[in-house]
Amino acid sequence: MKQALVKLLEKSIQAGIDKGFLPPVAPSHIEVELTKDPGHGDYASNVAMILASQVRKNPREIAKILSAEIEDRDGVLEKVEIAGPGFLNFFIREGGLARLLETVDRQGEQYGSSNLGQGRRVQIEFVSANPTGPLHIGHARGAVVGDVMANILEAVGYRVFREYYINDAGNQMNNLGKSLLLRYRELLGGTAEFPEGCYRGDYIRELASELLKRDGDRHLHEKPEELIPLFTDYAAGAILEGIKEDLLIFGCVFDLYFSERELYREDGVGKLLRELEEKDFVYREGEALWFRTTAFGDEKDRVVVRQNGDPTYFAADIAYHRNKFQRGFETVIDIWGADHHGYIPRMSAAVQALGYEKDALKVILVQLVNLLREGKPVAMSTRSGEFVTLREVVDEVGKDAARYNFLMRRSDSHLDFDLELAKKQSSENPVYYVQYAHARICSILRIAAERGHAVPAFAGADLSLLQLPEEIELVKGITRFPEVLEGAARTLEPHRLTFYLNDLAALFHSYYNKNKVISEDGALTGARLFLSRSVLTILKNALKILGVSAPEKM
RNA sequence: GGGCGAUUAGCUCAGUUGGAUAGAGCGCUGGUCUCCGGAACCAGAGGCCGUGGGUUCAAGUCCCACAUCGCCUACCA
Repeated sequence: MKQALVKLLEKSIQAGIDKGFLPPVAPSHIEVELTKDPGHGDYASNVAMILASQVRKNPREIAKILSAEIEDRDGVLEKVEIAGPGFLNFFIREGGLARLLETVDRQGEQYGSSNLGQGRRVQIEFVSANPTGPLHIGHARGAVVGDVMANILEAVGYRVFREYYINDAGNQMNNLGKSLLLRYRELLGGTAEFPEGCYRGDYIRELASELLKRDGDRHLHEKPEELIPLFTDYAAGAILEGIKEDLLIFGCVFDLYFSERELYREDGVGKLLRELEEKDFVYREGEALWFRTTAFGDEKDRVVVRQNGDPTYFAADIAYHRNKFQRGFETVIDIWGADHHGYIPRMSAAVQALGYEKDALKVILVQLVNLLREGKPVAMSTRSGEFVTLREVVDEVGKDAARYNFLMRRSDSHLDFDLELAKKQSSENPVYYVQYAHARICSILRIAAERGHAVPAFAGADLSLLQLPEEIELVKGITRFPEVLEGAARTLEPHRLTFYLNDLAALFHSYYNKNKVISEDGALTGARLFLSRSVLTILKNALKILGVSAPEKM
């Protein structure tokens, strides 16, 4: 419909030019939008005002010319009005909008999908928590944002690859091994003094007793130098398995867990550094090797090889990102904690230095989650190992409520997550609001079938009977779905989907409370069932993208 | 000190990239069940969009300055 109106406008502009009413002009693009106020018609365009500065005429005058030149051959328009400073308001003929439901009926589960991405390959890296401890609540938000973003991109036609970068190299890993060894010795009667940087969470203690059960005390007699790597591998392996399991339960499935160690094993970092040296992107100063990131907009150059000869985390990360592009991804999306925002210019600089477009790397920042219980903050401290794990949250409030709640804000704004609220089965909990609408429609369809009303086929439904303002609003809401998905994909803002769903559910709840879907009037019942099932299709499709279940009964 | 981000209803936040009378949830006040699901709905009160300038037909949205708050500012990862 929107496209059709844009075409009509394009033609009318051309006609205006041909007849000499307008100088030869070409607006960059013609905007047609659904109106918020029924008094403004169904669709509106601001072209006349956009053209005003070029044409050097009063916008209302231009609008007048355009509306006179509109040739509505298919007869979809009731009328076109000029309003306000120069808006063109389109009123669609009665029943014209409802015909848009045909697409929903025809596409079913595919409705909302598009080919915006044209099959282009996108890699999306998220969570990527160090395997030094279980995932906690902070990781959960990044996991949902990444997973849903990936689903959205898939829906609009991208080929998406989901990846988790395992930070399994570096000092922290040694500290992990050391921590496990200390706990292991402690179990055998030793005393544990934890140096700086060690992990003292209970999960280490559990790993130690499992190891003791498996191997007995034989490690006690081996040399510490040989022991640490062994303990490190054991701990990292076990923790990573736990992470994968937690993510699976949370509904996040990855195509690849990419190991940093693997990167070193195949000399990815070494190759990268040699290449940077050849291209003169690095220089030596004070025994360290520096990357000229300032050449690409960073505020200072960054060290890639330390004085002691070890590459920095940044060096490995550059090598990893190059690896991504070498695998043929056109766009690479990283999801980071917002506290890493200062890292963006340097990574962007590196990507550009490697010869890729600046836009090829996109970063979504995810702000902190304030975990609350009954409005009061839950104390957490990573260092002491006291934190609420992702697993605990999912066990307590459920996957659906957790996932939905994490998408109730823009990802880059702070989010309060209240455990008690997320468990409540009430209107305070938005996930139920949407799921309830879904269950309610299922129930209506069930009862209708019992009473002998089947949902008619499109050809057999008289949708022109859908004339109530609420019905028109519902139809408009339904037709917005593909645009919402595309907008979320374009801006990388998954929260748009939850806001849209709340709106649509509200429209339906309101409609339901005011009107009977099933009545004595067979034709009207058929039309309303058709409309209701269209809403159901959207709810189902959208919830699937969110990774939230769509229950038929609650 | 420098950089980034924020500031919208009592609270928590949206605001579709510059459009018409700024929205939602919670909270508050008062209503709706002879009924297809009350986990729902309806009505009402509540606003100097941090402050001051600028850009234009049009600014919550773009530019500049200031104020307040948060984050970053490692040869850690």
